[in-house]
Amino acid sequence: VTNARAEPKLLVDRLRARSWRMTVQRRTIAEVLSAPDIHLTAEQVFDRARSAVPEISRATVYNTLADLVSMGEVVEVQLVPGPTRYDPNAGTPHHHLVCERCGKIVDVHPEGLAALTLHPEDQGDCKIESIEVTFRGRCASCHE
Amino acid sequence: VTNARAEPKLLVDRLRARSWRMTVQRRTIAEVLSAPDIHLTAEQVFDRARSAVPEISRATVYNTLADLVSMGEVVEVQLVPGPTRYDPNAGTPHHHLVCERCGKIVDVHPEGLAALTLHPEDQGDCKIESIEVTFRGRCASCHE
DNA sequence: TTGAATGCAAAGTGTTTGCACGTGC
DNA sequence: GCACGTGCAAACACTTTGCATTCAA
Repeated sequence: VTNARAEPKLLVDRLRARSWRMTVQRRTIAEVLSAPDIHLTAEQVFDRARSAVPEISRATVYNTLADLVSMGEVVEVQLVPGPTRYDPNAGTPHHHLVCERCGKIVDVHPEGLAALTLHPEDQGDCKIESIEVTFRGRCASCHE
Repeated sequence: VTNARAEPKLLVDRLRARSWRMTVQRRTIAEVLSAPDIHLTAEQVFDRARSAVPEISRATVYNTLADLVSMGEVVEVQLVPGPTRYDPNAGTPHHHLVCERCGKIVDVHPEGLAALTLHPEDQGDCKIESIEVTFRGRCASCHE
């Protein structure tokens, strides 16, 4: 059987579907961001894109990442000290597990989210739109 | 009746108890950080400290904040774009509620944390040490 | 007295911007 | 063709660092 609902396509295809003006640079960046479960810094995106398109500039990387973020195709995450990381897995809601020693970040899908609530006095008149959970610990390779 | 257990004292007192070398600058910064439910940037700490001690320098503020963080008396948070914020409420475990429009951050104590777990396949061989929850929404003053 | 904290200024990261040139649609 | 994306370099925002001076213990 085939899926009744359309699967989220590749990032590049989603961008074309939005009739987002496509250039070699933008396509390359989108391809870099199509690897699974990555959380790259702008500099890492730049390096990877540059190995395919040597004349690409940092400015274009930053501009493009900002565009993707404001389109909601990519999410900025600040889970580790250092530069902002870009999470392209925006179509699939997920949370993160971070190794406190090596800084590795992996996507996770926790259980029990529905039971997470705020006390009314904490919530005040605030309307909650999203909840973000970060698990921190030591990954397998970082146990002493 | 008095508390059987010693209450967490003021930050300044906790620092003295550690026999941390006290100076006018450090005491002033600790006092700035003693206000409840604050999440100041380094610059804001600098400004407030400077109104009491005009000759204090940014370097001292950054040095002192880094010291407090490595002592575990203050926690760095990155919940909003912009500079790092410093949360002095390190003695009392808590989570955060962030207004997506105005950026206001308040401390909260959610229910249902115990039920939050990772699927074994997500967790792998990682030992979880802490969980951090961020609620995002619009505060009362930011409803359109 | 003495090792540690401070202030200053310079340097280091990470990110944004202005503008002339190039290019997808 | 023209609006918009790009590259470059300069500017900007935030933070760290080296060193001479000052100070808490």
